Order: sequence, then structure tokens, then C-alpha cells
Amino acid sequence: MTAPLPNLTKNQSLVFETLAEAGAPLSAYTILDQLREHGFRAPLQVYRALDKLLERGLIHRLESLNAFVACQHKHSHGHQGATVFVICGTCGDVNELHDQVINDQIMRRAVEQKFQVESAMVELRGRCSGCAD
Amino acid sequence: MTAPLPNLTKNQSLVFETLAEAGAPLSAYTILDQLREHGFRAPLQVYRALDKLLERGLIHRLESLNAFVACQHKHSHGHQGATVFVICGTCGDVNELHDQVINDQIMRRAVEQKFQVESAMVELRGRCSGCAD
DNA sequence: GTCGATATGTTATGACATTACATCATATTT
DNA sequence: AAATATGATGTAATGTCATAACATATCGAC
Repeated sequence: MTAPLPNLTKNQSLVFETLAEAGAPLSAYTILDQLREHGFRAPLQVYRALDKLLERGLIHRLESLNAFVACQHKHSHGHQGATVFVICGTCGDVNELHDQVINDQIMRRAVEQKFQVESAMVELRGRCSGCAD
Repeated sequence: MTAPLPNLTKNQSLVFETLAEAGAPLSAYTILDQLREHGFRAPLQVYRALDKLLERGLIHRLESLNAFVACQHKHSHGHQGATVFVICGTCGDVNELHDQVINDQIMRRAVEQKFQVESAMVELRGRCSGCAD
């Protein structure tokens, strides 16, 4: 069942490594700037790699930040359902969690409406414990 | 035209009416185009009005669409917590709902992490019953 | 009327993302 | 081997979303 996924291409690897090493959300243009020394010249080189990485679940897009992060859960490709992102607006730290209660309730409400969920996003903005007043 | 709400300025009323009549998400620039005949000339006129309307809870921002919708719940200004948006990618229809279970669970998880939630977004993308295969 | 706060008008710029087209690499078919 | 198909890449141009900076106007409190 677990057929090994094909290797990442050079550009995909570069983009993924950049995100993984940052350990924080980066915009596509920030990634571009960091990869200029590796020959990147245009936004599309980044966006194309990001698209493939998103497809494979290796990274996530933070809609409220227009930014991308490496997935924190190494073996979560099988994970179905919503990912909850907890985003500190002060230090920029992002935590990713998967919550079964939220997930189940989302699906319950969707079924009520006969709505077929293709993707679900939950993003919390606020202050982490380290940045509290 | 429905009657403008009290305490809204002229620009705020125009923007709100545009959204309310559309009954669907509009981008700031779409609103701008629709209000050119009323004297709007620049994006900032729209964004400033949108900011005030967001503050008052009369409209919502859909992060995954970079668009705005009038709040569907006329008397929900006191409503605390997450709003769930159910967005059909085919017909563009958007439904807004408030779910106490999701809300409570979000707050429970936030408290666990000592995270102070300032805002929460939940957006479901998929297909509505009318657009199902 | 003066002052302070808020709203508005305008230009320019910054930030995020895609279209369109050309080229290159690799694998499969004939 | 040549032809073909597919996917990745390179590049320029453009499209879309949002804010900075500065000037002017409106309105209420005093």
C-alpha cells in the first residue's frame, strides 16, 4: 500500500528545505529571495514547487497570512480533515494541531447541508503564552 | 436599497449596501468598480469602509477568497467566537453558521496552550448540494 | 470659533499570484 | 533511432490584492 512517493525535483526540494529550516511561515517571495543564490529568478519557480508540495501534503498554506509552512507532523499524510493553525501575531510562531472533535463537528454540519467538503481550514490568531501581556 | 444602518458614514453605507445586495462575496476592487458611479476613485476608499464594517461585525472577510460578505445574521453582533463559512467552489455560494461545539472546542484547545484568541476563522471549501456531481 | 478626532480624497507603491509562451529532460511507443 | 508524450523549468509580462504617505474636509466638544 505504501508505495514510495516519487522523489522531489530539485526546485521542490529547495523550496521544501527552505520552509523546513525556517520552521515558520514564509511568503512565496521570501522563499524566492532566499533561493536566488541557487538560481531562482521568478515567482513562478516558487509557486510551482509550492503547488506540488501542497498536493503531497508536505506543506500547508496559511490563508490568513498568505504564507506557507512545512507540515509539522511527519507522518500525517493519511490524516483526514481539518488542520488547526494557532498563529501568534506577535512572535509569528505557528502551531499545527489536528482535533477530532472539531473535525467531527465540521463533518456533521457539512452532512446536514449535504455539502461535500474538499478542504477545511481553521486558523486562530492571537497571542501565544510567551507573548501574553 | 435597504435603509442604511445608523451611524454609518456615507462611504461605509455605500460599501455595506453593495455587499448586502450582492448576497455573495465581493473583492474590494469589485466593490470599487460598482461604486465608481457614486464617486469612488481609489481602493483605499473601499478598504477604509471595509475596516470599519469589519470592526462592527456587519461584514466578514473570507480569507481563502480575499473577499468580503455581508453578515447573514442580522442580530449577531453580540455573537462571540468563530464563524464557520461554507463555500461552494462551483457556484460561489457562501453560507455562514455559528457552531457552539466548534467554538467551545477551539477555546478549550486555546486555553490548553494558554493562547489568547483574538480571532478565529473556519472555512470549508467544497461543493454545495446544488452543485454535487 | 478653536481644537481634536474622525472621515475622506488622491497618488504612489508594495505584496501576492497567474497567464502565456518557450525550452529542456525523460520515458514510452513505433 | 526517431517520434511522441509528459512533466519540469525558465522568463517576461501582467493581473490582483492591500497599504503608505500626505492633503483636505467634516463634525462635535469645549
